[in-house]
Amino acid sequence: MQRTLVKAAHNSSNPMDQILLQGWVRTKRDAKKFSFIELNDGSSLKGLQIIVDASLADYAQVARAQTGASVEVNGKLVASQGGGQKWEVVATSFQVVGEAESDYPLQKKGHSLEFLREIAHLRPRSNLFGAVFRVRSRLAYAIHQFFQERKFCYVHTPLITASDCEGAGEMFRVSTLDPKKPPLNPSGEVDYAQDFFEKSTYLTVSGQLEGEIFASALSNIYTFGPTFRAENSNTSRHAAEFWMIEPEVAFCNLQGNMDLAEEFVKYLVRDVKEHCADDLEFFGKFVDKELLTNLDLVLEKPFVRCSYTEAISIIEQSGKKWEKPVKWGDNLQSEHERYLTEEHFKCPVTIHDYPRSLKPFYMRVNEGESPDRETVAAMDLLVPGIGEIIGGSQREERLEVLRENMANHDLNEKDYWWYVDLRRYGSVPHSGFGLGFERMLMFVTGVANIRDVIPFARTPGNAEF
RNA sequence: UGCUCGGUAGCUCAGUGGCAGAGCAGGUGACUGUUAAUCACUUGGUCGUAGGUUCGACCCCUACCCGAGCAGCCA
Repeated sequence: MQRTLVKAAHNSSNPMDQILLQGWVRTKRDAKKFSFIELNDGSSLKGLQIIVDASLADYAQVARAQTGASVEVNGKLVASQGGGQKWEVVATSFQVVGEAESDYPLQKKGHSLEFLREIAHLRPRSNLFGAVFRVRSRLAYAIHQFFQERKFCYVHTPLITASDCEGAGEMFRVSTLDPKKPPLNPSGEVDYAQDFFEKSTYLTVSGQLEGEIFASALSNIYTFGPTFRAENSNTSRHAAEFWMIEPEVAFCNLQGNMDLAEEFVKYLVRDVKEHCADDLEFFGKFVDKELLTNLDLVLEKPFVRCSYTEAISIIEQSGKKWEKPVKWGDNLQSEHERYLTEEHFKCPVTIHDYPRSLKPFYMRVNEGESPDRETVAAMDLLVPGIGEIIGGSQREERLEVLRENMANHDLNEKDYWWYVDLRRYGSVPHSGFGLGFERMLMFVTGVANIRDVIPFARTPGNAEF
């Protein structure tokens, strides 16, 4: 007898004489002559109601089938006599596979997200987290589908890297040296020449530089993998380990880059809406009442595009009182980004052409601007509720300008010799961006904390599971 | 890392300078085609930790630990 998933049972168009279900008990309601058991196997938000009649030989098993227990049920799929569901299962046999002890922490009532984080080994069995991780899986699939449909090549960039990718914050060191007595060089510092890779190595903060190499050969590529930042960030939208999607496109300028980003985000929203409708409806009910309306809005309207310079004057003319006032040349603060996307435009906004001094060495310097207001072809996509979800740019393809940038940023050309080489051999204009996978997932689910869209979140002081 | 708020039963929370509380979960029983079922009874506590003030501290003070929100950094 083959197992039927709860989702398939719900979708059945006919009653079934025989059905085998396996899963976990969500709740049990005992009557005198029978018991109702709600069984969930993670295949869908909705559980399936099982009726176990007291006359059944296995009825004694029901007493052991407490919330959280795993069970195996054979029975008939029949039209439900009660309201609330189309189908239910009348058991012909009922076995408890694994009992749940009475201190099973997941109850029928609501739990705080903070508490559920502490029981990350059990929270996937809750409605909310089951839904989150089903959507996470679909979103990952949709990402590959989007790029594969467009003939982008999936590139696996290294997780261990020697390049201290500029501007991306603190890195986790990768070393096999004995931390108690590491070898020292003559000047008394740790001698990483004796380390595993014979140089300092770190977990990657971005696959972009390697992505550019492959775009300079295969034209359209994307990466999709884990990324690590050792920043001591304690916010609802930062994690030490997260997944990032980084497309890189040869013969593409900033306009094309912004077009791709917008098409991409809309594609993902549309795909999840289509394939995770039940889960999204749940988020709309219990997480964010506006979610479905907001997602529709994303699909309907073109994203606003606004230059950094325009953004600054909008903020200046807003008449609002800012904690930190901005002038041209300053970084936009969270409060400003929130104002732009949530209040002023009320939709996703792409801010482009930022001051050169604010951005990393690899971004392309715009031509024909006054020397005190130089900009680079950078873009950030901001969405309501989360802020920056995409950061990208056209890359500097001109050898001399790149060298000048590196000098301005105190970078040693020798450390990036292969990156510079790309500008010496068949250099092309090219562009790319990074999309934070978890931030996108927060956006489509309405879940407000990044720790709640990662199965086992790594944040400062937290790596329990 | 800075600022702010919080930590009381398995969970969600109330509480007052003077006997430690409720709902849910667990247990027992009743009842009912139930839907977070219902009703009665019932088990369950180092009040984050360590000091201090006080006749007396869950409550007031100090330090520390942990969590959350916001900010910075970014995706």
